[in-house]
Amino acid sequence: MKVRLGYVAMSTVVQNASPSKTMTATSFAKLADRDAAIRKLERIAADNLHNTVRLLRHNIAHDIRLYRFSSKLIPLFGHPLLEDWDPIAELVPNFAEIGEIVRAHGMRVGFHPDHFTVLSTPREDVLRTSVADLERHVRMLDAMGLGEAAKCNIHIGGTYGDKEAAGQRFVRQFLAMSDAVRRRITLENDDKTFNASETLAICEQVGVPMVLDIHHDQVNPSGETVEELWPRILRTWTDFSVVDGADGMDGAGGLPPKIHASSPKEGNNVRSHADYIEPEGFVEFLRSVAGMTPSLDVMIEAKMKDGALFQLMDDLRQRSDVTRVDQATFTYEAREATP
DNA sequence: ACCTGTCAAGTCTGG
DNA sequence: CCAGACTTGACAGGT
Repeated sequence: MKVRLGYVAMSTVVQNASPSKTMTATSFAKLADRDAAIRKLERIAADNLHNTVRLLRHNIAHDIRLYRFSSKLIPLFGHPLLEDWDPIAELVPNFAEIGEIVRAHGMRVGFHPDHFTVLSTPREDVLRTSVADLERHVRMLDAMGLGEAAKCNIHIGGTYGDKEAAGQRFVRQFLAMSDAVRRRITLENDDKTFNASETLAICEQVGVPMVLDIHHDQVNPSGETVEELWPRILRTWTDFSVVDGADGMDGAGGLPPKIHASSPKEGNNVRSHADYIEPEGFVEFLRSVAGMTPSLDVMIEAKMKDGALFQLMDDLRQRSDVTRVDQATFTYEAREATP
């Protein structure tokens, strides 16, 4: 099984390269010259996009071909104070530069809109802002010139005391969105509400791929093991995704499956992310799916970001079942330990 | 240069 | 019904 590792948004290795610089709504509102304030926002956005380019170059230099963009690339985009402001046209060259690098190197990229984007909500206003948020993310991917292999990953959302009703509401509200948005979505199992089998059932119902978060599955188990669920999860990728220009992976039959890996932080709060990845639990997962999975993409969700990715590769180097391909890719073959 | 408190968002819980 | 917790990176304002 070929395994590629990636990380989220910012680097702990490259300094002063934040792709998420912002301005608070409060301080924006205090500025007397609104035009100047908007120019400042656009300047910050251009800096964030430039830092994204720097991070992509860093990724290429270290063979990292999996990356999640910051959802805060454009500060206050979509905020009620800035309803008349649409900065994307202005920034198309900046977005296009990012897309060119992604395509030239066969990188797999995407977004993960914040938890405030929730399609299971019973509130009309929350649904409206959630759909608008997804549309903004899709417009940014379009501005990059990336095809539908570049996805926006979200959760099902809250349960509001009735998970069954919330799930049905999610399905109805999801299907009411445009095709263009729906084809850009993946769904992830949650650490509190919709577990892996519940999320999978909804993925199958609405026809989108499922991102399995193995830490969330441990914190919020579904009663079915990963081995039991994995064949169906794989099928969501072969049936509901297409390989296009934004993807450099081999083989037909859709995108390779993507998972999220993190380790719980020491202490009371089992849900928060540790600085690094514990290799034992991670390899245990690889072993359980290796026989069914030719290639797998893994987003490392750890406080130390790419630093945790490099540490994990170092930890794996000694193992007899791991063969290092490059700095962020290896092959895993389940084999019996020699006696 | 560094430290502390504040900011954003939606949901959920406790009172 | 309302205040606070949750989460996270970064701002904002102080020294």
